[in-house]
Amino acid sequence: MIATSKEVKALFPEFEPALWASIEQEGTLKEIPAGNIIMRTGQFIRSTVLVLEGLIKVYRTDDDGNEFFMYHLGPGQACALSMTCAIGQQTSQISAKTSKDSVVLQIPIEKMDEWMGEYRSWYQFVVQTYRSRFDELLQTLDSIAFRHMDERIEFYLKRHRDRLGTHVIPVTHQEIAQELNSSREVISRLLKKLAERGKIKLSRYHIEILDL
Amino acid sequence: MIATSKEVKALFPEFEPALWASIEQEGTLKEIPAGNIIMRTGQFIRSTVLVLEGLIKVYRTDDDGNEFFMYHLGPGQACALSMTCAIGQQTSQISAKTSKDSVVLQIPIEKMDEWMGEYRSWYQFVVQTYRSRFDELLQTLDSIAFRHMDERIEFYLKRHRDRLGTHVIPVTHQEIAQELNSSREVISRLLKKLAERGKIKLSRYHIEILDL
DNA sequence: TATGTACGGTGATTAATATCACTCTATCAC
DNA sequence: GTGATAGAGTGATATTAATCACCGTACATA
Repeated sequence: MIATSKEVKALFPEFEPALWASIEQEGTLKEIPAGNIIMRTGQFIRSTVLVLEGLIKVYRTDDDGNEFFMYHLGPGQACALSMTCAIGQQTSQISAKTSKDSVVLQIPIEKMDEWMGEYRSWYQFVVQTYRSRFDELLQTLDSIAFRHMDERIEFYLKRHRDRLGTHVIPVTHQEIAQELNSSREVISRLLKKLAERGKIKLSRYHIEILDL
Repeated sequence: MIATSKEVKALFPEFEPALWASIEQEGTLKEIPAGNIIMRTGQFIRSTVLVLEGLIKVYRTDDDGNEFFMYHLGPGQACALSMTCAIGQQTSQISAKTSKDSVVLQIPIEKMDEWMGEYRSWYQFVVQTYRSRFDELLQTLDSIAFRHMDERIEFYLKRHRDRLGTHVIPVTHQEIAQELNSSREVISRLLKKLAERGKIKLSRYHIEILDL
């Protein structure tokens, strides 16, 4: 837990020392390999999650199993929805899965409430989390409401670049199609056009961003 | 203020008496006629709003001035975004306007923070507000991500019916088109099909819901 | 009464996206 | 090496939605 302790302090420097201690005491460390579903629509939520390492994809599913991409959670972030389920036993309306091997701290939902009153930095963190998730969701809404598919692909790639911190996005056309609720052929054709315009470089299994 | 006091207690019965008193003391009553913009994208937020009467439309605008409908706020509800702007002077990412003549209570943003620690019922209300706005936004996202325009119109009409508590929705085709980011002609044609299937009845200036 | 205007209907055309059918290729298991 | 499989390319076609052009009607008001 010593390594974790350092990580928590580095990732959440704004927390007060007493809160760091509480987190260490109450949090359960979980290592989750890439590709694992950690939350599913309709499930009851018993804990909230602080991300220490890795990357988590938050998405919405339809009846046909499409995984509509909403946003990512990275180190130093938390799931806003799991924080609002504290009151009453409410179920999740979203799903989440690890995009990379990840390390998270699970915090029992009861602590959420306790800490809200006890630690001002926790309160601020929660409010900030709500706000930034809401904003990201608005970004997603914008792109789908106002933009055509080619622009949506660009937005999708940019988001991934910023999150992954690399210009090479490891993703298949099929995956993009599912996450934007389109079809592989459409995505392939539009990607080709982006490549022709010199914005990206296509390869099997990954896409390199040249100039977006 | 006596009338207001009664209204607050009726609309927010879960608040503790001391909180009612604080609200009466700190809140500013505003009567806002229908059609007024009360929040605009990019504006700084200095107060949060409790709706006492009327109906408020919350929407997102694009560069061309389209007003993409997100959800409604009715009596007993509050704007979630204005509650998260407490920390740091952040600007609104959404717009809101009165759909009906409305009465609201403005609460200075500083009180938000104070009351969070002071009144448990306020804390619960805020969290509940975050959650339900987030859920409504997810509903909106779903309909636009997974549904065709005809289904989106049905969803739009249902929402309005439930909010207005009436089967006659006072709305023009042009308005629906703007709020779903489509065009009047498309909406007119799809409405006609819904009417042919006996689901609605069309009239100038309003739509009657028969069977949705 | 005349007239301007907002609402709404509709045909024709175009654009965007989805679907279908098929091919090619790299990789992996055997 | 052989075959199975997943990823990706592409032409043809269908569907959905957007756009353009125009008309009719109700209503307000000058």
